[in-house]
Amino acid sequence: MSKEVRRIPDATVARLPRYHRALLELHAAKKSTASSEELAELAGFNAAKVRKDLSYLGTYGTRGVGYDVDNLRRQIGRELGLTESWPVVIVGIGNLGRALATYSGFATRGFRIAALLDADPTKAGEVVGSLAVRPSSDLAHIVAAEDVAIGIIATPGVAAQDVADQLVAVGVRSILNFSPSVLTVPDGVAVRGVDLAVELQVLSYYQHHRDDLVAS
Amino acid sequence: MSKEVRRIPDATVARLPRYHRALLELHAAKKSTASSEELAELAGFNAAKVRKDLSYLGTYGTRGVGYDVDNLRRQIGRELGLTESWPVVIVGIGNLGRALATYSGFATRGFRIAALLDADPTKAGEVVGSLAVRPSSDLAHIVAAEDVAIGIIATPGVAAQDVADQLVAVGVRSILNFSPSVLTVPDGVAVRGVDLAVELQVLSYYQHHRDDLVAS
DNA sequence: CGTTGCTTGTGAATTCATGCACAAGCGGTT
DNA sequence: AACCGCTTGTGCATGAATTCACAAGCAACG
Repeated sequence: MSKEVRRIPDATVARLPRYHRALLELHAAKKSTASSEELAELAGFNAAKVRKDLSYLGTYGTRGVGYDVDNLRRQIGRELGLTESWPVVIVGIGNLGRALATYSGFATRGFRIAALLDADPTKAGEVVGSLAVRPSSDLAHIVAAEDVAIGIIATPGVAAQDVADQLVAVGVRSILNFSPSVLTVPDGVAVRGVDLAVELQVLSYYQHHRDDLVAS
Repeated sequence: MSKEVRRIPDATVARLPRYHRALLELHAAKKSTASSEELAELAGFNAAKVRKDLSYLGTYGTRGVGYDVDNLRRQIGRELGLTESWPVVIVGIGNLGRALATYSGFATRGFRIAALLDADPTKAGEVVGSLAVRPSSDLAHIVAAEDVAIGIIATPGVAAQDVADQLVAVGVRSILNFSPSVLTVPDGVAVRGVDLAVELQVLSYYQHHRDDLVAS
């Protein structure tokens, strides 16, 4: 039955995108090979970790030489499922939604904005970036027509669970949640959350305890 | 010498803000006590983890009853250093910087935007939210005058390291980096990065491998 | 005042992640 | 064809985080 599933640790999965990006930089710099040391420097980890992480993907390095930049990038891209542009919808076109809609990093790194949606009907028709905002009622139609698999929630916290329910209902199975709310979703739906204030509060902790830590 | 430093694990520190927020919700809902079970539900973890995490702070629960909502929130706030509003500067007032500048979550959760800065002099004077954008050359003055400890970088990747160097030079020791670049900073400076595309790519991985995982 | 029901706090076991250290192996050079 | 310098891939040890499971302890009630 189970045919040799290569299981990649979560911690490694979370680092693969950074390697992918580092390899894009190396490609742009016309470097054809890179050592684990160089990759570590660019991605912000250490060389041992880089090698262990990459070893989960297979054997793509050459001893004495390093990794082939283009090939490794392709392999990581394949593993991440970035072989074609995933269509994503952004729900909630406030200040943050607008910023996400015009963020060029999505386009260059494997994603295509399929639609912008907002519950407020007065926003419908407004053009953000190169897309017009559409009413939430269009969600089902858009997801079906464009085979959207990923939804981004950029609404205020109170609306987030509603939006998540709608996304799940129309078949979206991966959600990136920028609201501070914790979402409840059925099994089989993946959620990642980015809470801007949480990140600042963690920094605040280390700032606040800097002196304790030094005197360990 | 070392006077009994309570060392809180990094993983726990990263969760404290979520407990803090959950307790804000409970407070708003006029609940005076909460069990680890309820907190787990609201924060999105499990009860055992909640209890272990909170135990690092001290003994603030009551067996048979739960935790006092207001007191626990105060304790976590104190631990996170949120007793007063930290002033932060935002550098890079593009779409993302604008969104951050107007994000109400910062104000309500312990932070105060002290200034908005942009390297582009034509942006100076433009009003975003309730603040006027100022030129980067004002950075040193602002940081000194307002005792700014935290900087947010919302520039494109190519400018990020420059900005980080400037922030460090004027004494900022905690940086939240929204650019996709990896920053190099001296010891003693804390950096956290949020790369929007990275989060999407991680989702892409799990979406792509959903079927493998089920057949484990 | 003893008993009952509930919930915390925490040792101990387990799982997961990191880092070290070195044999294995490739390419270039003599 | 043997050697040399360099870098990978990985077994092993260490460390961190999670989860389990239960004694300890509080409050309410009869």
